[in-house]
Amino acid sequence: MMKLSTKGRYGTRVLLDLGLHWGEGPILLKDIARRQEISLPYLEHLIAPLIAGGMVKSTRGPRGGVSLLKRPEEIRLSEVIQLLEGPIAPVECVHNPEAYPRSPLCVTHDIWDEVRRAIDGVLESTTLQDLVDRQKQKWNLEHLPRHEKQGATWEDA
Amino acid sequence: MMKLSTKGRYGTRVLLDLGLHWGEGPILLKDIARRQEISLPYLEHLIAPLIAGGMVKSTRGPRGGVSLLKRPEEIRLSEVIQLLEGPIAPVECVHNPEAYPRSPLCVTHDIWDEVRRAIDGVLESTTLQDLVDRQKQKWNLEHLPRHEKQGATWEDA
DNA sequence: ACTGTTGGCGACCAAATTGGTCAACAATAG
DNA sequence: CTATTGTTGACCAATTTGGTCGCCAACAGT
Repeated sequence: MMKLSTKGRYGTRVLLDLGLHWGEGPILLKDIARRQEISLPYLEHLIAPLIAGGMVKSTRGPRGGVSLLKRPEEIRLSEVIQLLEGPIAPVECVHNPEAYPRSPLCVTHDIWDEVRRAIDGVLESTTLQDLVDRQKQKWNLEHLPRHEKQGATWEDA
Repeated sequence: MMKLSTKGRYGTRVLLDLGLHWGEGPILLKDIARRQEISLPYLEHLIAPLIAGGMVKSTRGPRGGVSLLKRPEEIRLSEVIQLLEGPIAPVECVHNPEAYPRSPLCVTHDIWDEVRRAIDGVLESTTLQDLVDRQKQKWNLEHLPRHEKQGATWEDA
């Protein structure tokens, strides 16, 4: 239960990758796919909602690729997850109040909404830049300057 | 994403129902099914993990039914969800650290763990008695003494 | 011991979601 | 015009979800 699908997980990693390469112009999907160990065909689908949501810009043709449309510090994780996975709510009626006119009478509803706010609190207060900073810090702590390396942000989460 | 399945939602309502009838001896599954609008065959499956987890006791035969094995104030929502839906974690590697030896190196892991803790904080601090109290209070505010009524805790969450 | 009541459990099922692949198409730099 | 790169939609297998059904186990009352 309460699992993030690969959409959310992979998508976050894709944006982290773009954040780490911020300012370098369009990044090839192929390179992102290799670094993040996501199949290219699947990545193409992952990137679509990010483009539709105005978070990422794409350029076709030679020297094309994708790049962030906003600065990393302007991108909140809550927006990312919202785009990739839809509304963050443990149950339907929390997000969809009109459809359930009697939900104010139900206590379980209140609890699920508290849970939703707790989740949202974390995601709302974390920006892509935070992730980038943390990642760089981790690499520094290891005394491994992986930022230069290509296969940099492999991981399982 | 991040949706609670019906297992968690229905199960919570089942326990709330048992909490509201605390002290009345075994409650018929049939009655719970009617009040909570859950099909009896499905309810039987919902109740199984609660019994296995030692939260609920069942009595077969005439005058049988199910009843809480612990007092409502001793039952935390976190235990309930744990039993019904398994570990609360937005991604696998947060709950399963050994399987992912490199996860400490990955920043997204850290964030998902923060989310997990946020969720857990809410569920850990809420007991079944809290739900019961809130439900009774809601009924009082409506000036409708529904506690006597049978179809008491219908809702959509 | 028999009988009716009530829960336990496993088989089975349809629909939705997840996690992809593949092939054809569109845009663009050189 | 061509090679490169992203876009889109069709398609697919596996898993999860949300159940139903039928038979079995246990127990109270007689």
